Amino acid sequence: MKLITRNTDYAIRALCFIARKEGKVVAVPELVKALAIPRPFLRKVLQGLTKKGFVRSYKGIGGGFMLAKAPGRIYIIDVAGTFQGPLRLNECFLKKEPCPNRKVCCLKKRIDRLEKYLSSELGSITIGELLKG
Amino acid sequence: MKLITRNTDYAIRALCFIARKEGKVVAVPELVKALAIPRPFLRKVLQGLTKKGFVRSYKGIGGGFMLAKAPGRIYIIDVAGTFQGPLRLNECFLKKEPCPNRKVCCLKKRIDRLEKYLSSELGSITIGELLKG
DNA sequence: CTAAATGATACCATGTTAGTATCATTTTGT
DNA sequence: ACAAAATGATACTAACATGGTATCATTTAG
Ligand code: FES
Ligand code: FES
Repeated sequence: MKLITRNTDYAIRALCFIARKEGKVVAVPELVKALAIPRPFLRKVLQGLTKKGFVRSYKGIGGGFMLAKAPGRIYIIDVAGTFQGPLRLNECFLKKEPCPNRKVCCLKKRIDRLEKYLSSELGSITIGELLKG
Repeated sequence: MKLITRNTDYAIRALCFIARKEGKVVAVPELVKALAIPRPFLRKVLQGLTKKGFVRSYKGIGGGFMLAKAPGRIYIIDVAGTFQGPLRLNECFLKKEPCPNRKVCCLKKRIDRLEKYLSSELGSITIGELLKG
Protein backbone atom coordinates (compact mmCIF):
# COMPACT_ATOMS: atom_id res chain seq x y z
CA MET A 1 0.00 0.00 0.00
CA LYS A 2 1.58 3.16 -1.04
CA LEU A 3 0.30 6.60 -1.81
CA ILE A 4 3.18 8.56 -3.25
CA THR A 5 4.91 7.35 -6.37
CA ARG A 6 8.38 8.00 -7.63
CA ASN A 7 7.61 10.82 -10.01
CA THR A 8 5.77 12.77 -7.34
CA ASP A 9 8.62 12.20 -4.94
CA TYR A 10 11.17 13.34 -7.49
CA ALA A 11 9.06 16.35 -8.33
CA ILE A 12 8.92 17.42 -4.72
CA ARG A 13 12.64 17.05 -4.26
CA ALA A 14 13.33 18.98 -7.42
CA LEU A 15 10.96 21.74 -6.38
CA CYS A 16 12.65 22.00 -3.00
CA PHE A 17 16.05 22.25 -4.59
CA ILE A 18 14.93 24.87 -7.07
CA ALA A 19 13.17 26.81 -4.34
CA ARG A 20 16.36 27.05 -2.32
CA LYS A 21 18.07 28.76 -5.22
CA GLU A 22 15.66 31.66 -4.83
CA GLY A 23 15.15 33.14 -8.25
CA LYS A 24 18.13 31.56 -9.92
CA VAL A 25 17.51 29.40 -12.97
CA VAL A 26 18.44 25.80 -12.33
CA ALA A 27 19.23 23.41 -15.17
CA VAL A 28 18.79 19.68 -15.34
CA PRO A 29 22.48 18.74 -15.07
CA GLU A 30 22.75 20.52 -11.73
CA LEU A 31 19.60 18.82 -10.47
CA VAL A 32 20.81 15.44 -11.60
CA LYS A 33 24.04 15.88 -9.70
CA ALA A 34 22.36 17.13 -6.58
CA LEU A 35 19.46 14.72 -6.45
CA ALA A 36 20.84 11.62 -8.16
CA ILE A 37 17.70 11.13 -10.20
CA PRO A 38 17.99 9.48 -13.64
CA ARG A 39 18.29 12.31 -16.09
CA PRO A 40 15.64 11.44 -18.70
CA PHE A 41 13.12 10.68 -16.01
CA LEU A 42 13.81 13.93 -14.24
CA ARG A 43 13.36 15.77 -17.49
CA LYS A 44 9.97 14.21 -17.97
CA VAL A 45 8.98 15.13 -14.46
CA LEU A 46 10.09 18.72 -14.94
CA GLN A 47 8.19 18.98 -18.19
CA GLY A 48 5.11 17.91 -16.30
CA LEU A 49 5.72 20.55 -13.66
CA THR A 50 6.15 23.15 -16.36
CA LYS A 51 2.92 22.28 -18.10
CA LYS A 52 0.99 22.52 -14.87
CA GLY A 53 2.51 25.88 -14.07
CA PHE A 54 4.56 25.00 -11.01
CA VAL A 55 7.76 26.12 -12.68
CA ARG A 56 8.72 28.32 -15.58
CA SER A 57 11.25 26.99 -18.06
CA TYR A 58 13.90 28.77 -20.12
CA LYS A 59 15.48 27.22 -23.16
CA GLY A 60 18.93 27.64 -24.56
CA ILE A 61 22.32 28.06 -22.95
CA GLY A 62 21.98 29.17 -19.38
CA GLY A 63 18.40 28.02 -19.41
CA GLY A 64 16.63 25.81 -16.92
CA PHE A 65 13.81 26.05 -14.42
CA MET A 66 12.53 28.51 -11.85
CA LEU A 67 9.57 28.37 -9.52
CA ALA A 68 6.51 30.00 -11.01
CA LYS A 69 4.90 30.62 -7.62
CA ALA A 70 6.05 31.33 -4.11
CA PRO A 71 7.13 28.11 -2.38
CA GLY A 72 4.44 28.70 0.21
CA ARG A 73 1.81 28.42 -2.49
CA ILE A 74 2.90 25.11 -3.92
CA TYR A 75 0.86 22.43 -2.21
CA ILE A 76 2.23 18.95 -2.44
CA ILE A 77 -1.21 17.49 -2.90
CA ASP A 78 -1.42 19.39 -6.16
CA VAL A 79 1.97 18.12 -7.20
CA ALA A 80 0.87 14.59 -6.42
CA GLY A 81 -2.33 15.17 -8.32
CA THR A 82 -0.36 16.19 -11.38
CA PHE A 83 1.32 12.83 -11.63
CA GLN A 84 -1.09 10.49 -9.95
CA GLY A 85 -4.48 11.98 -10.51
CA PRO A 86 -6.82 13.02 -7.73
CA LEU A 87 -6.93 11.33 -4.37
CA ARG A 88 -9.47 8.54 -4.44
CA LEU A 89 -8.77 6.07 -1.69
CA ASN A 90 -11.41 3.52 -2.45
CA GLU A 91 -12.83 3.01 -5.87
CA CYS A 92 -15.26 0.25 -5.33
CA PHE A 93 -16.40 -1.34 -8.53
CA LEU A 94 -18.49 -4.33 -9.28
CA LYS A 95 -17.36 -5.75 -12.58
CA LYS A 96 -16.40 -2.41 -14.11
CA GLU A 97 -19.67 -0.82 -13.03
CA PRO A 98 -19.91 1.56 -10.11
CA CYS A 99 -20.97 -0.42 -7.08
CA PRO A 100 -24.71 -0.44 -6.41
CA ASN A 101 -23.99 -0.43 -2.68
CA ARG A 102 -22.34 2.96 -2.76
CA LYS A 103 -25.24 4.82 -1.27
CA VAL A 104 -25.53 2.69 1.81
CA CYS A 105 -22.07 1.23 2.16
CA CYS A 106 -20.82 2.09 5.60
CA LEU A 107 -17.22 1.33 4.80
CA LYS A 108 -17.33 3.81 1.99
CA LYS A 109 -18.59 6.45 4.38
CA ARG A 110 -15.69 5.91 6.71
CA ILE A 111 -13.15 5.80 3.94
CA ASP A 112 -14.57 8.98 2.53
CA ARG A 113 -14.09 10.61 5.90
CA LEU A 114 -10.52 9.42 5.96
CA GLU A 115 -10.00 10.72 2.47
CA LYS A 116 -11.22 14.15 3.43
CA TYR A 117 -8.85 14.22 6.35
CA LEU A 118 -5.91 13.01 4.32
CA SER A 119 -6.64 15.46 1.61
CA SER A 120 -6.87 18.39 3.98
CA GLU A 121 -3.67 17.32 5.72
CA LEU A 122 -1.76 16.88 2.49
CA GLY A 123 -3.38 20.05 1.28
CA SER A 124 -1.77 21.97 4.09
CA ILE A 125 1.81 21.03 3.26
CA THR A 126 3.67 23.35 0.95
CA ILE A 127 7.13 23.33 -0.51
CA GLY A 128 7.82 26.38 1.60
CA GLU A 129 7.14 24.46 4.78
CA LEU A 130 9.30 21.59 3.71
CA LEU A 131 12.22 23.94 3.34
CA LYS A 132 12.00 25.09 6.93
CA GLY A 133 12.16 21.52 8.23
CA MET B 1 -4.12 7.42 -6.07
CA LYS B 2 -5.93 4.62 -4.44
CA LEU B 3 -5.45 2.71 -1.25
CA ILE B 4 -7.81 -0.24 -1.35
CA THR B 5 -7.60 -2.76 -4.15
CA ARG B 6 -10.15 -5.17 -5.49
CA ASN B 7 -9.13 -8.26 -3.57
CA THR B 8 -9.26 -6.39 -0.26
CA ASP B 9 -12.64 -4.98 -1.17
CA TYR B 10 -13.97 -8.40 -2.13
CA ALA B 11 -12.54 -9.88 1.04
CA ILE B 12 -14.33 -7.35 3.18
CA ARG B 13 -17.63 -7.90 1.42
CA ALA B 14 -17.28 -11.65 1.74
CA LEU B 15 -16.44 -11.38 5.43
CA CYS B 16 -19.48 -9.19 6.01
CA PHE B 17 -21.73 -11.66 4.26
CA ILE B 18 -20.32 -14.61 6.16
CA ALA B 19 -20.56 -12.71 9.41
CA ARG B 20 -24.24 -12.10 8.91
CA LYS B 21 -24.83 -15.83 8.69
CA GLU B 22 -23.70 -16.15 12.29
CA GLY B 23 -22.12 -19.54 12.68
CA LYS B 24 -23.46 -21.08 9.51
CA VAL B 25 -21.00 -22.42 6.98
CA VAL B 26 -21.14 -20.47 3.74
CA ALA B 27 -19.91 -21.96 0.48
CA VAL B 28 -18.51 -20.21 -2.55
CA PRO B 29 -21.56 -20.67 -4.82
CA GLU B 30 -23.74 -18.81 -2.36
CA LEU B 31 -21.20 -16.02 -2.05
CA VAL B 32 -20.85 -15.74 -5.79
CA LYS B 33 -24.57 -15.34 -6.17
CA ALA B 34 -24.90 -12.82 -3.40
CA LEU B 35 -21.85 -10.71 -4.17
CA ALA B 36 -21.46 -11.08 -7.92
CA ILE B 37 -17.73 -11.61 -7.66
CA PRO B 38 -15.99 -13.79 -10.28
CA ARG B 39 -15.86 -17.22 -8.81
CA PRO B 40 -12.20 -18.20 -9.25
CA PHE B 41 -11.08 -14.85 -7.95
CA LEU B 42 -13.29 -15.10 -4.92
CA ARG B 43 -11.90 -18.54 -4.23
CA LYS B 44 -8.41 -17.18 -4.25
CA VAL B 45 -9.39 -14.39 -1.91
CA LEU B 46 -11.04 -16.81 0.48
CA GLN B 47 -8.01 -19.05 0.47
CA GLY B 48 -5.96 -16.06 1.50
CA LEU B 49 -8.36 -15.28 4.32
CA THR B 50 -8.19 -18.88 5.46
CA LYS B 51 -4.41 -18.97 5.54
CA LYS B 52 -4.29 -15.81 7.61
CA GLY B 53 -6.82 -17.17 10.04
CA PHE B 54 -9.73 -14.84 9.41
CA VAL B 55 -11.98 -17.70 8.44
CA ARG B 56 -12.06 -21.44 8.96
CA SER B 57 -12.73 -23.63 5.98
CA TYR B 58 -14.50 -26.95 5.66
CA LYS B 59 -14.04 -29.22 2.71
CA GLY B 60 -16.46 -31.63 1.14
CA ILE B 61 -20.16 -31.53 0.56
CA GLY B 62 -21.82 -28.97 2.78
CA GLY B 63 -18.44 -27.37 3.34
CA GLY B 64 -17.53 -23.73 3.03
CA PHE B 65 -16.32 -20.94 5.26
CA MET B 66 -17.05 -19.57 8.72
CA LEU B 67 -15.55 -16.69 10.60
CA ALA B 68 -12.68 -17.78 12.80
CA LYS B 69 -13.01 -14.77 15.11
CA ALA B 70 -15.76 -12.54 16.35
CA PRO B 71 -16.63 -9.89 13.72
CA GLY B 72 -15.65 -7.23 16.21
CA ARG B 73 -12.11 -8.57 16.23
CA ILE B 74 -11.55 -8.53 12.50
CA TYR B 75 -9.88 -5.24 11.68
CA ILE B 76 -10.05 -4.18 8.10
CA ILE B 77 -6.52 -2.87 8.17
CA ASP B 78 -5.38 -6.44 8.80
CA VAL B 79 -7.48 -7.68 5.92
CA ALA B 80 -5.98 -5.05 3.68
CA GLY B 81 -2.53 -5.97 4.93
CA THR B 82 -3.11 -9.57 3.94
CA PHE B 83 -3.58 -8.67 0.31
CA GLN B 84 -1.67 -5.46 -0.09
CA GLY B 85 1.11 -5.67 2.42
CA PRO B 86 1.58 -3.22 5.26
CA LEU B 87 0.62 0.41 5.01
CA ARG B 88 3.57 2.38 3.77
CA LEU B 89 2.44 5.62 2.28
CA ASN B 90 5.74 6.89 1.03
CA GLU B 91 8.54 4.57 0.17
CA CYS B 92 11.20 6.97 -0.83
CA PHE B 93 13.97 5.23 -2.67
CA LEU B 94 16.97 6.51 -4.46
CA LYS B 95 17.78 4.07 -7.21
CA LYS B 96 16.66 0.98 -5.32
CA GLU B 97 18.55 2.03 -2.20
CA PRO B 98 16.83 3.49 0.84
CA CYS B 99 17.05 7.26 0.59
CA PRO B 100 19.97 8.83 2.45
CA ASN B 101 17.78 11.78 3.34
CA ARG B 102 15.42 9.71 5.40
CA LYS B 103 16.73 10.86 8.74
CA VAL B 104 16.28 14.55 8.09
CA CYS B 105 13.59 14.61 5.44
CA CYS B 106 10.81 16.78 6.72
CA LEU B 107 8.28 15.51 4.23
CA LYS B 108 8.88 12.02 5.44
CA LYS B 109 8.17 13.11 8.98
CA ARG B 110 4.84 14.56 8.02
CA ILE B 111 3.87 11.62 5.89
CA ASP B 112 4.81 9.30 8.69
CA ARG B 113 2.50 11.23 10.96
CA LEU B 114 -0.27 10.90 8.42
CA GLU B 115 0.43 7.24 8.10
CA LYS B 116 0.13 6.73 11.83
CA TYR B 117 -3.18 8.51 11.83
CA LEU B 118 -4.49 6.59 8.86
CA SER B 119 -3.35 3.35 10.33
CA SER B 120 -4.99 4.00 13.66
CA GLU B 121 -8.19 5.08 11.96
CA LEU B 122 -8.31 2.06 9.69
CA GLY B 123 -7.22 0.00 12.63
CA SER B 124 -10.35 0.97 14.49
CA ILE B 125 -12.79 -0.31 11.88
CA THR B 126 -13.94 -3.88 12.28
CA ILE B 127 -16.24 -6.11 10.30
CA GLY B 128 -18.57 -5.97 13.27
CA GLU B 129 -18.92 -2.23 12.97
CA LEU B 130 -19.54 -2.40 9.27
CA LEU B 131 -22.47 -4.70 9.88
CA LYS B 132 -24.17 -2.18 12.11
CA GLY B 133 -23.94 0.55 9.48
C1' DC C 1 -17.85 -44.46 -4.48
C1' DT C 2 -19.23 -40.26 -5.96
C1' DA C 3 -20.44 -35.51 -5.81
C1' DA C 4 -19.42 -31.24 -3.85
C1' DA C 5 -16.74 -28.63 -1.71
C1' DT C 6 -11.81 -26.39 -0.68
C1' DG C 7 -6.27 -26.41 -1.32
C1' DA C 8 -2.46 -25.55 -4.10
C1' DT C 9 -0.49 -23.73 -7.99
C1' DA C 10 0.43 -22.15 -12.34
C1' DC C 11 -0.94 -19.30 -15.72
C1' DC C 12 -2.62 -15.14 -18.49
C1' DA C 13 -4.23 -10.28 -19.64
C1' DT C 14 -4.10 -5.68 -18.63
C1' DG C 15 -2.60 -1.50 -16.54
C1' DT C 16 0.67 1.19 -14.03
C1' DT C 17 5.15 2.61 -12.85
C1' DA C 18 9.75 3.62 -13.91
C1' DG C 19 12.82 4.67 -17.09
C1' DT C 20 15.00 5.38 -22.00
C1' DA C 21 15.75 7.33 -26.52
C1' DT C 22 15.24 10.50 -30.24
C1' DC C 23 14.50 14.44 -32.61
C1' DA C 24 12.78 19.21 -32.83
C1' DT C 25 13.01 23.90 -31.08
C1' DT C 26 14.78 27.80 -28.69
C1' DT C 27 18.41 30.74 -27.00
C1' DT C 28 22.95 32.53 -26.01
C1' DG C 29 27.76 33.55 -27.04
C1' DT C 30 31.26 34.02 -30.49
C1' DA D 1 25.81 32.70 -39.24
C1' DC D 2 26.62 29.00 -36.35
C1' DA D 3 27.54 25.85 -32.71
C1' DA D 4 26.57 24.54 -28.08
C1' DA D 5 23.47 24.03 -24.47
C1' DA D 6 19.49 23.93 -22.83
C1' DT D 7 14.15 22.46 -22.92
C1' DG D 8 9.70 20.50 -25.70
C1' DA D 9 7.42 16.73 -27.59
C1' DT D 10 6.80 12.15 -28.18
C1' DA D 11 7.38 7.43 -28.70
C1' DC D 12 9.18 3.45 -26.87
C1' DT D 13 10.54 -0.37 -23.48
C1' DA D 14 11.07 -3.13 -19.13
C1' DA D 15 9.44 -4.55 -14.87
C1' DC D 16 5.98 -5.02 -11.70
C1' DA D 17 1.25 -5.08 -9.79
C1' DT D 18 -3.44 -6.03 -10.40
C1' DG D 19 -7.34 -8.66 -11.76
C1' DG D 20 -8.76 -12.80 -13.26
C1' DT D 21 -8.55 -18.02 -15.18
C1' DA D 22 -7.68 -22.82 -15.29
C1' DT D 23 -6.34 -27.25 -13.57
C1' DC D 24 -5.65 -30.81 -10.70
C1' DA D 25 -5.29 -32.66 -6.03
C1' DT D 26 -7.49 -33.49 -1.59
C1' DT D 27 -11.06 -33.94 1.69
C1' DT D 28 -15.62 -35.33 3.25
C1' DA D 29 -20.76 -36.17 3.61
C1' DG D 30 -23.96 -39.26 2.17
S1 FES E 1 -19.37 -2.30 -1.31
FE1 FES E 1 -19.28 -0.93 -3.03
S2 FES E 1 -19.09 1.03 -2.12
FE2 FES E 1 -18.88 -0.35 -0.45
S1 FES F 1 13.80 12.59 0.17
FE1 FES F 1 14.06 10.49 0.71
S2 FES F 1 12.93 10.31 2.57
FE2 FES F 1 12.45 12.32 1.86
